[in-house]
Amino acid sequence: MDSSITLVPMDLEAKVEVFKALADPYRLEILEILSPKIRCNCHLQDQLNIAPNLLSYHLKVLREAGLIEGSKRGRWIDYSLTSDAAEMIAAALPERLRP
Amino acid sequence: MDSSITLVPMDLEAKVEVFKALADPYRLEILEILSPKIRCNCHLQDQLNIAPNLLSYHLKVLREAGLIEGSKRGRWIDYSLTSDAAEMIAAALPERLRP
DNA sequence: CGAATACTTCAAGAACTCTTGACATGACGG
DNA sequence: CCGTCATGTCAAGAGTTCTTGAAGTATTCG
Repeated sequence: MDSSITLVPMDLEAKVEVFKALADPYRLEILEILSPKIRCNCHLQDQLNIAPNLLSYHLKVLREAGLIEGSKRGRWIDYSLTSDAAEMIAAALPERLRP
Repeated sequence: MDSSITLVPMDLEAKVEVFKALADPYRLEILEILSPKIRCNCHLQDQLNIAPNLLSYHLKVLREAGLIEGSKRGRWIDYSLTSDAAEMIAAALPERLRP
């Protein structure tokens, strides 16, 4: 019933890490692809048309920033946005810039 | 009367530019200082304790990303967030990540 | 005017990030 | 098992971005 969200405070370096993760065209596309749906790594690769090791690198940056998580399914890994990705971004933004 | 906002579409490179601008500790601090108030360049300099030419460089990055604007007042420049900074950030974020 | 102040620009180097190719791991299927 | 497929790691180089110091432009003040 309370629509205002209490944001967990983040330190400056953690905020910067979130925006660095967002500041790359491949990574932004990955997040856009994952935005509506969980997708396996292989699907991302088809969509982005990128070397597998490069995709792996960008997924790692997003994982380390806490924005996505992977879950293993046999030979594949399904990636999805983390449940608190949106909240982290909100917490990283200066107050007046939170949409 | 309509609380939902219609976001202006941005191309990928423009989105990346916004996040690159946010992805630096000095620039994030500048935005936090400007978040409640318009402040002159000199005030930012006292708060950040940074070389004047370096501050100038970071302000330029933020200006070019469209997040802040400066208005000259004699020898000083007052900086403030642009009126559409928050909207630009929202438009740059993948749908499910908009806070 | 000339000095001082507020800020910007430039060029060079340091530091970081991205991309590549080569190799490693681990799961499944034959 | 052995090969293959999906993915990951590593090291080196290319490319960007940040930082520094020195010089440049405006504006005010004496």
